[in-house]
Amino acid sequence: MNVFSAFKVIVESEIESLVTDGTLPVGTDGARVSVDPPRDASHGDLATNAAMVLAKPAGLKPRDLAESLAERLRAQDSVESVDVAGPGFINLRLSDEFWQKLLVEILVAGEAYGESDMGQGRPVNVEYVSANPTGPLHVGHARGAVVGDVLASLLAKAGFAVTREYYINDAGSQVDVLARSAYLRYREALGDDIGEIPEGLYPGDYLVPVGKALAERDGSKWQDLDEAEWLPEFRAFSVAAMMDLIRDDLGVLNIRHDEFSSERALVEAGGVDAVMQTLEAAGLIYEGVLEPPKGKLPDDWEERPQTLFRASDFGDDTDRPLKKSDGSWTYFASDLAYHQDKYRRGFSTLIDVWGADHGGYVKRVGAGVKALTGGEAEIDVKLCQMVRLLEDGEPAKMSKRSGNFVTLRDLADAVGKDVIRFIMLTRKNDAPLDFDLVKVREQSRDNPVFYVQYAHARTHSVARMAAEAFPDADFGIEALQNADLTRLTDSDELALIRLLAAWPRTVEGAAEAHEPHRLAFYLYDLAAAWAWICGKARGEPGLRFVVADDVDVTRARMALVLAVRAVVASGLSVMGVTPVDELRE
RNA sequence: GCGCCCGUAGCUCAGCUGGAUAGAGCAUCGGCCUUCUAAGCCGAAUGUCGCAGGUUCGAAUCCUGCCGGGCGCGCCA
Repeated sequence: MNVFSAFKVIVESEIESLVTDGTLPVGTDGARVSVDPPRDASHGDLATNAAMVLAKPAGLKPRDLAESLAERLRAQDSVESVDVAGPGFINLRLSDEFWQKLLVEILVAGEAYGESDMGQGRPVNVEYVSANPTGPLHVGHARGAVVGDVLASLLAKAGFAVTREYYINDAGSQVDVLARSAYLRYREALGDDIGEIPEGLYPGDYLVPVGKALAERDGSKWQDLDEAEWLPEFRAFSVAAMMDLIRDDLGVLNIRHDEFSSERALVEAGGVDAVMQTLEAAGLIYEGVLEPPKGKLPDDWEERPQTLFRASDFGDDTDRPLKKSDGSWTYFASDLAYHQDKYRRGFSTLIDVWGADHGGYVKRVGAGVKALTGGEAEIDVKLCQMVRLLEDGEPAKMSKRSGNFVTLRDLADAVGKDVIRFIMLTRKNDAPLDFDLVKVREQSRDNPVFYVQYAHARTHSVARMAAEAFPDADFGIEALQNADLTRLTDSDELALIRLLAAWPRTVEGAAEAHEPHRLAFYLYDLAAAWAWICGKARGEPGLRFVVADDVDVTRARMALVLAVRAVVASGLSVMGVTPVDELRE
């Protein structure tokens, strides 16, 4: 249960009552009413702006209306007190008993705590990575991969029916380059001296096994043929090989897509023709001449009529070409077809995760989606900014085994999957991210991966101590649900429960905003609150979780400890990070 | 020239879709190891939220215009 949305329902029903008894006019619109945690915990547990939002249209003074509403809210069971403050905030304080009982709910839910039916099973398509199938993934791809994957898990947790999708750009000229590069490696495997890899082809040694495999399978059958004869076969074979490579790379991060959509297959199935018909019928295509691009004018710019899509009717800056001069479709044309295809497969919420260098493309695709779906579908493009690899503050000098970039695999070998997954979420996607290979291995408070893992490990450590102190007691989840939770009376214990109770709200808010990084920040805050409680008992031994002569208070506190563990585990599981039970050198 | 993103403490960044006295970490200064991990905890200090207008009961948040930084602009993908 999300405490805040639960109380919003209560506030709304009390507003209804005020309409019924004539305090508020009929037709009062509660859309802007919200129930939030107050900024300052001393104000209470929940705050609502209802009176401030509703007073003006009703011709009332905010504080008067707040008093009327407060009076009604005081009658609620779990409400301890209600205050009206400032310009008309209504602050609610809930009873200790309410929070103590909430712990049971967390223990029962376990790792599933925070799941929500907000999405009501609505389908969402999250497309991420979609790197060109021309080589291994690099560090930049890793960020998009994690952001997309965790966003997908987050949406699933919030009750959406999520499809994780990878768009394979296997129709452009870059895959012809790939095929030619592979052909060279094929000849090399047959014993030809290929010398230096020519400019314009892919030099990476990851194509060596591809050439070798083709030589083993087909022998010299392609060796003396013209390019036109071998190109299609080499293209198909090497794209498949690259996709295997990419899937392996993603597997290192434990990322798996549900759908791999091939651009080539889409084009061959007539997807682009279909989308052109749709646009043609809607009168959104015309032959015209575009202004030359501003800034640096390309060397080979020539003004000529083109087939254009009226993107500017849908919020784009200019209309966009659909055909190249050789008559083939532009990338944009097949991308339109692809997004229409997603819509036709039943998705009206589309999320694309791209690198920031594609930023100039967002409006264009947005315009296309609007035009093709009559505004029925929404697309949200998450742009991921650069990842800067550092070593102790200096630009990293990692080995670069495959071409001139650091691969995802190099990074995973250096720091591991869990560190990559966590660190990639320690910034919002549209801010650049510094990834410090030294810092992420430090065991200190300014390394969030460690700090959160340490919190989880420490709950296990406490449980071991409790078991040692009371060998006959049962501190299992089920037994703890029946613990006497009224023994949890310390203000910091109750504050910790309140923070745990904010987890479902965090999940829903992050899912709504498509912002997976919020999970990492919440977990860090939770780890800090937990560390505080652990440290506090050092000064006040009576507050220890394990109290040697009092099994009942120990049991109550173990319920709190296991609830902390459940929420940390819940969060890490959405992030795809494996929680550790122990953390020692 | 145009578009997108960013600008918050000395540094790196959060800020819950417009709420109350703007928060963390690092760095600085000070305190805490006879028992649940000192790999840690606590306290102190630190701000014209880039600037100027506007909308609002209320703006770091929304709008407009500037300033500064990043990314991008083409029949590439």
